[in-house]
Amino acid sequence: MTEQSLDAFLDHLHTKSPLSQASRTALTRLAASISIHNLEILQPIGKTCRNIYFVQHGAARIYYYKQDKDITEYFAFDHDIIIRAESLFTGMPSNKGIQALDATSFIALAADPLFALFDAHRDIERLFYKLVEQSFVDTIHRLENLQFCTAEERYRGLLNQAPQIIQKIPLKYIASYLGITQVSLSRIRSLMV
Amino acid sequence: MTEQSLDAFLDHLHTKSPLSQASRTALTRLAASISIHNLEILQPIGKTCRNIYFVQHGAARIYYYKQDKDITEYFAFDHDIIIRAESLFTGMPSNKGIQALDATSFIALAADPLFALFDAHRDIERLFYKLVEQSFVDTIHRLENLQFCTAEERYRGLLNQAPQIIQKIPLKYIASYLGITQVSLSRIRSLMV
DNA sequence: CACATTATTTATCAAATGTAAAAGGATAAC
DNA sequence: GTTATCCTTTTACATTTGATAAATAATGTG
Repeated sequence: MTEQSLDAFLDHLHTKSPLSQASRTALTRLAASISIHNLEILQPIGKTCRNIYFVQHGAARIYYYKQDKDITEYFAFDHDIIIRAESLFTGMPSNKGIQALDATSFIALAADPLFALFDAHRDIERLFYKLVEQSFVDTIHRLENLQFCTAEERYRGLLNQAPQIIQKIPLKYIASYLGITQVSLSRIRSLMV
Repeated sequence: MTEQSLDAFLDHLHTKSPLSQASRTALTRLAASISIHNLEILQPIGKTCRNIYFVQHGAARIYYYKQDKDITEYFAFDHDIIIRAESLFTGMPSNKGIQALDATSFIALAADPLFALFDAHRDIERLFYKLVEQSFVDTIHRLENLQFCTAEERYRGLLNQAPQIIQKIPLKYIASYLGITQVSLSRIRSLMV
């Protein structure tokens, strides 16, 4: 990873919650960069989540299988965080995996060394929980969305919120993210203006 | 509030994340007890969420209106936390309210004084984020549930997870929590063994 | 207890979505 | 360029769910 791209990443984090120079240095020591190809698996299903990832450039998804059906739970684009929180916070193996949906570079922070910094670097702890808060709020909004919006409303909402999604992401992944089949999504698209 | 019930509450919190005696004392000074009747509103729709509540004894729900339809987003029973996180963490007014579904006593912690304790009482900050983590994980599980389980599966899941719910909570609230109409829930129940 | 109110169930029909299979399109591999 | 593979759309039909209204049951109030 170039110094420069890591600096840009830390600048981005700094906008979420302020980081001291010492904390930046500590995070620099921890951060690793990983680049993988389109469709390659960053984390396989079944492993306990012990990393916090950020998409540096590209696209990725969290996915799992329900009765042989491939379901996308989350999309991440440039700068987005990727954590399988239900595994990271419980220590249980995750039934979810992480897959690139494009040639993608990630920044990885190993969870245990990161958590070990919390005692000495309170700003890092606060940054981390600021990111968790944001993910939590996003998840609540998705829940409301699934609870009482129609499939078409959900699709329109997604287009609105992440217009780039339609350019790069195969529809089959989008359909399961919206909680519908691809046939149904295709139908909705054909009926939309 | 009796000393005893507050102590029991703090003991409960302590099992989530350890609290020093000094932190228990600080929380004791903050904690208020509120008792309201069945169906009474604890927090109205439209106010920004500046409190963290716990159900001491009883039942409550978070609800909102979507196109005049009353939707239950969350149920809380004894010991459960109630926060409208999307308001608490963003400072935006909440479009959700909190209502008792039984004669219910709550413990209330005002958010700002609570957050002000974080600097001096790191264990309180960590406890709070432990509770947030748990709520986040619960929300992720509900999301998975809504994303690709049938209405009947969701109903069975809820019965399994919170059997007491069926005793005290009117079906109309349960239906919207599951993302279906009461008619549909009634139909599902009649077809179940 | 009788009444009014609210909650739940049932019935009917319409709309939305799922399933399966086939037909086109696009893309990648050779 | 041709073939093979994967992705998307379309079609037909079955199932689920929603909307509305009416009937029944349960609850609260005087």
